[in-house]
Amino acid sequence: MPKLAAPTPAQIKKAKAILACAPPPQTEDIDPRLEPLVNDLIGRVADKWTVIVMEVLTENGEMRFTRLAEKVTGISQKMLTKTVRVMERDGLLVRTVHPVVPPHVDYKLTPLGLSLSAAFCGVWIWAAENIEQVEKSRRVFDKNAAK
Amino acid sequence: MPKLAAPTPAQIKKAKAILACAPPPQTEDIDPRLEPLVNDLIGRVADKWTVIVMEVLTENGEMRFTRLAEKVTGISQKMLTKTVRVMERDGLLVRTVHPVVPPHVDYKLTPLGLSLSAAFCGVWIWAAENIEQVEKSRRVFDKNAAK
DNA sequence: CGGGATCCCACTGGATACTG
DNA sequence: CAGTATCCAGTGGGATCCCG
Repeated sequence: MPKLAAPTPAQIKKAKAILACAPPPQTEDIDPRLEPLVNDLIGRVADKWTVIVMEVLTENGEMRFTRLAEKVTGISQKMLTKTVRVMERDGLLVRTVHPVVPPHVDYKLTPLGLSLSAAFCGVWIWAAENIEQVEKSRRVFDKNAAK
Repeated sequence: MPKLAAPTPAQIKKAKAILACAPPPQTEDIDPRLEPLVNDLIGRVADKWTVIVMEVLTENGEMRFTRLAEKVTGISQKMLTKTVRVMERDGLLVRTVHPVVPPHVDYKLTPLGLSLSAAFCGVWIWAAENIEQVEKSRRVFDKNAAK
């Protein structure tokens, strides 16, 4: 870990789309009226806990609430509940309640969620590759600020 | 817009790295001790305003504070100040202060910031492509919740 | 017993006014 | 113009309670 998302066909397709976006010297615009909506969606999805929950679910497949809470280090159970609710609403995961005693709820990414997870693949790579450089920047910045 | 990041050499390199991550049937692990650190970095960088500021700066190059504030729709000046400070600390952008009488401060992504912006390229594509499906999911969810 | 709803509190983010 | 300072509403965390 971060184990990169298990490469499903959907991920491969996505990755190719990602590659396709870079080489051309120019990119095509999107309907301008869509812009604020896309911005909002990015804002929604570029959320710390959402990204980490996605990563954990991509790696482990279907998981129960408590397992999820163990893996998503540092999250409170309240935030986890809220995060998975919103993700469910957005169609990123499905929540399956088994009416047994003790309760048993499974969380699993949908194809849409998997595709978003794949889209984040590049960000995981970036983080793994550049963590040292970021920490170095921080040390320099803090040293200058201290004086 | 979202105009995809202007494709710099760094972005092309990144995009290829992204593509490289998907096709292999298995992915290599990273030093496990690094995992929480990478998680933290993702959490830091997967921030609504950070992502949008990066996008705007990628699209427009060097920008002044007020111009930035105009383009980053919905942000408060306080959050913008804080966001660019943290981004500067992390080495994602440089802040150039010109000591003139109306103050003049320019913000510009560093190569590190540009590489992160490129890494987010896939997420922008995903958002543009799937916005309809997300909104549909929300309508269905809200309808079911209402009953 | 696990999932999650509630209460309380600290902190964050937004709006506004003010300064170098 | 580019912040900083102030005030206030809303959000997130911790602990607790509850229901199946």
